[in-house]
Amino acid sequence: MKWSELSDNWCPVARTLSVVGDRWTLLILRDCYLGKSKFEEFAESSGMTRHILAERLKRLVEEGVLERRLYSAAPKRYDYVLTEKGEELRPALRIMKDWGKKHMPVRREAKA
Amino acid sequence: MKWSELSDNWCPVARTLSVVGDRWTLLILRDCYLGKSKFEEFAESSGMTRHILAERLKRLVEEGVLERRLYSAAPKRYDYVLTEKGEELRPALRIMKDWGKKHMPVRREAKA
DNA sequence: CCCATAAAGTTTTGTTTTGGAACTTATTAC
DNA sequence: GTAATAAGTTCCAAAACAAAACTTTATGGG
Repeated sequence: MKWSELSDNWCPVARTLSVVGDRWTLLILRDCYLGKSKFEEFAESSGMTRHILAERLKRLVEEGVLERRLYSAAPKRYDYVLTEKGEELRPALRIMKDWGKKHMPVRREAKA
Repeated sequence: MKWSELSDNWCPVARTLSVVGDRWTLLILRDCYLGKSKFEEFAESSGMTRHILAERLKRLVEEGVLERRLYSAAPKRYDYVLTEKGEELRPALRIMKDWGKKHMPVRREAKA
């Protein structure tokens, strides 16, 4: 079975993961919770490639987790803000933050 | 940057995701929380291929989230049970379950 | 003994996704 | 008119994934 077929799974956890359960996606949400909203901010903060970032943002917008917002008319610039639906995943990230602090110590320094 | 380099990120969320933030992994934990422990149970329940399942289980054991346990001496059979570290992610899955129920309605029937 | 079944993987082959880097477009500031 | 900025897009090679068959070890039935 392909991962992309999870969206109609009987299990609500699986359906949730069909939106946020792949590489990088939850890191975009982390940045949103930290107040970031711009493409360049996500790219730099997360370390993911622009290629993947663009694809993930598109999907998060399609799924109603983020909203694409025109923040500058000329030149035309868009950024991404959390919807209420997106906000409601924040507690899950909070748990992952605490879990990481407790169980995943940093072994050596990294840049990003 | 590669996803596999997240494990030493400054951000605890990123470090957590370096263990559970890829395709399928959290679905294995869901099955564990539902009481499943055997390779065949995970394979059937989640719909992932045996190939990927084997790789994910190995990593979860390496990271101390699951424990590989001999449950039959002859023939030698192993299953996988949650450690305390693994148990402590359960609240995150609970939030994802509620979120899926609320925000991700099933559009058509699926088997798995 | 011989064959089928069971469980936990491993291997193989082909397709899809990801990573890295360069390129595009529109507009402002110098 | 030239460089800088921001938000992408495009290209190619490398890595991950999907599907299916195969392996190993042992049990139970005829």
